[in-house]
Amino acid sequence: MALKAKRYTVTAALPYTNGPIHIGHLAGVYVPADIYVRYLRAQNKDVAFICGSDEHGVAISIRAKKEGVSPKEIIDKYDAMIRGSFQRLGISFDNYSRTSAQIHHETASSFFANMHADGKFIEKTTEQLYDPEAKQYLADRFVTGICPKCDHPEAYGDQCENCGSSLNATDLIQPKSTLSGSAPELKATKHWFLPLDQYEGFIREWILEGHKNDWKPNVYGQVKSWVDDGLKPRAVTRDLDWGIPVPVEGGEGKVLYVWFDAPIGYISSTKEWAKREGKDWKPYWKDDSTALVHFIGKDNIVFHCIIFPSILKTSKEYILPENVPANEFLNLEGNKISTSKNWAVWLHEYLDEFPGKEDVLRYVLTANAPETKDNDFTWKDFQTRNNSELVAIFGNFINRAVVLTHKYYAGKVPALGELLPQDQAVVEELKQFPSRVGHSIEKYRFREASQEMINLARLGNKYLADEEPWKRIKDAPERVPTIMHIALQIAAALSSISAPFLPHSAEKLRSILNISEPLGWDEIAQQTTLIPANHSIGEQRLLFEKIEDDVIVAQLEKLEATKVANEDENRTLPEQKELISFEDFSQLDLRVGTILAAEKVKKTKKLLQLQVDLGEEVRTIVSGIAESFTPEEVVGRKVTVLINLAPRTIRGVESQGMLLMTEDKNGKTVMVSPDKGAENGYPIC
RNA sequence: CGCGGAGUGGAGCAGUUGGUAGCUCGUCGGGCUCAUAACCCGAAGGUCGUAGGUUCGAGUCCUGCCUCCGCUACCA
Repeated sequence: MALKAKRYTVTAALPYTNGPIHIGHLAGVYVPADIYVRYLRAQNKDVAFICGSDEHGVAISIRAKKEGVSPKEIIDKYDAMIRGSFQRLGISFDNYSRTSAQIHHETASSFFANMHADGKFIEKTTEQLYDPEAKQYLADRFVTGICPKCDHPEAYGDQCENCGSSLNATDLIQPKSTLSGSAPELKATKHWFLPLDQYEGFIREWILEGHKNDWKPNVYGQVKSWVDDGLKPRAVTRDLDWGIPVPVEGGEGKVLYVWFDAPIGYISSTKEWAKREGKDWKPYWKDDSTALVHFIGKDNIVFHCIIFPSILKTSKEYILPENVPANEFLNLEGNKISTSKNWAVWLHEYLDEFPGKEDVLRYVLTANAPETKDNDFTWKDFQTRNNSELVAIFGNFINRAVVLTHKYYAGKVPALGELLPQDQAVVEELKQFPSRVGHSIEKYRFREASQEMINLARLGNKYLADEEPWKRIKDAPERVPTIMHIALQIAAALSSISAPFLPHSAEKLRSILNISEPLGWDEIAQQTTLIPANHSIGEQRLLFEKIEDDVIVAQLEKLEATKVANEDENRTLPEQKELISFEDFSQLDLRVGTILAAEKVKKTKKLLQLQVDLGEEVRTIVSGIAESFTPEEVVGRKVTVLINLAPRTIRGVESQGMLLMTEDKNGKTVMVSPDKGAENGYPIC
């Protein structure tokens, strides 16, 4: 096999501790990384499998403020949850650290200090908006104000949604902080920038020229688009109080930007591991004979392929990743997985609800992994893959072999006799599996690899079906020992070949076969006999269980229920607004109207362009109801129209009024319609 | 509208550098009965979104168009 490196440093993206782990994380990063690492270990490679919690960043400090607790409480809660569920699933990290650990603070600090000392940063002082009440600098999104271009009153700091122009927060007229509502002041603040533009040539040469063929197209394509756009200096520090303090003069009150410190967490975690194991961490990061592999999701490509390598490159000592096999995203039942919408299968819940089925989840996520494009996880597919692949093909083959061995030979492996051509063919094919599966794994094609593994069980089933030992025992009993011997060798091979994918089941299988130490893949590729004649196998047990429909239905109902519950929760009725006078009210000119015609506004999802009959005139009104109504069903409906609202052009169409609408709890728009008998154009008062 | 991804037999997906279209599930037929009603064999079913182009030859390269999905915007 073509594993050339002397040792491997394999990292899995650091999970962000503001929520639990869900199947999307697993399918994209942790399961493939674990398969890869377990495979390497099975080849007796020197591997460090490194991960940890990412515990800095503005999202955590905002969340802590909202919940009225300290950031530490947030990160402690999720760190414990995440590391516990990884362990139960069998993700075999050599070390799982956290970026709040002291060793990480030291490592990241010294990285920064060294780069600073070597002049790798540029310093820039800029004027930034500062919220004196909240006592913090405001990111662009946290500022609103009047757009200098179109006078829209609620433009964001980075962009005006009305005229579409992109803005600087400092351009806004009468800016307002969305945190406290107070008027922000301009304050000078100094930051350090990594001049990525200086590394453009390096990235171009290293990835665009050097890894054109061996990196995944999605990774290569994204890097290319970044580089082609031109890399720009990027701030490595922020004005925040949660994070690693900037360790140089002038850094008071500032922390390292989370994307700077997080990847360094891989190094800190490696150090932590080496210290505990009495090893030297340096070769794992600084020796050319080490292969560094980052497993990440597609959202992380730019950090792992451009920014972190540029940081590593500044020191000249560190090695660069050999590959960054980023996966796409996994959807759930057709919808995007969302933590905030609770649209997810949470790992800790799965583990509680499906005890002993850790491998089933691992398998399904591998067999349907989003390797080349976004994929969909459905419970139906979960059931099918379990029942027709794990149970019917893999588990059933093992069961057949074991039951027959107990029946005919009292649980002892019979001796191999003379090999007929068909036996020889199966034996030869069996020997190819280690390299077939290994080759796929080395190419990061885990889906393909998992199918090859199942094909090995298929080979076993076919062999039994072809040779029919249950018939031969009657008409040619001398054949049966050989047949069963070979079938058992296939079972034994499966106990090793399946181990990276299904570690718990592989162990169970070894115990069924009474194999104490895992078989080496080389052995499987070379030897005909893996468990010798007269070896006593263990008791027959089922490797996998069928999953019945009611279990799947329950999961679907649960998903639906949490979704609905969430919607309800998010739909608390707003409080009553301030009292207004009758004069205020009478300024609104509300009229009865009838929709005469409707068509979708091109290239929009939500907008309908309506012609509304208001008695003496017909007006064009653009309304955001296309997701709830088709143009056809809306024609002829009576509606309530606010006609003296200042006209506004939306998507190139001038809208001369507004329809009154409400929403039901599912977010579906409902019309507020006049009763029968109401006449077009008549005022509503 | 901008960016990204995708359109391959009923469903879900492979198709790596262009060379007669594959896999899993499902369906139908058959075999087998050791096995968790599981296993094995066979068949039906695709003009590879569409229109052009390059080529001896394109699912695979180029151009236009259509549709879908995600992010983003629009919701007066």
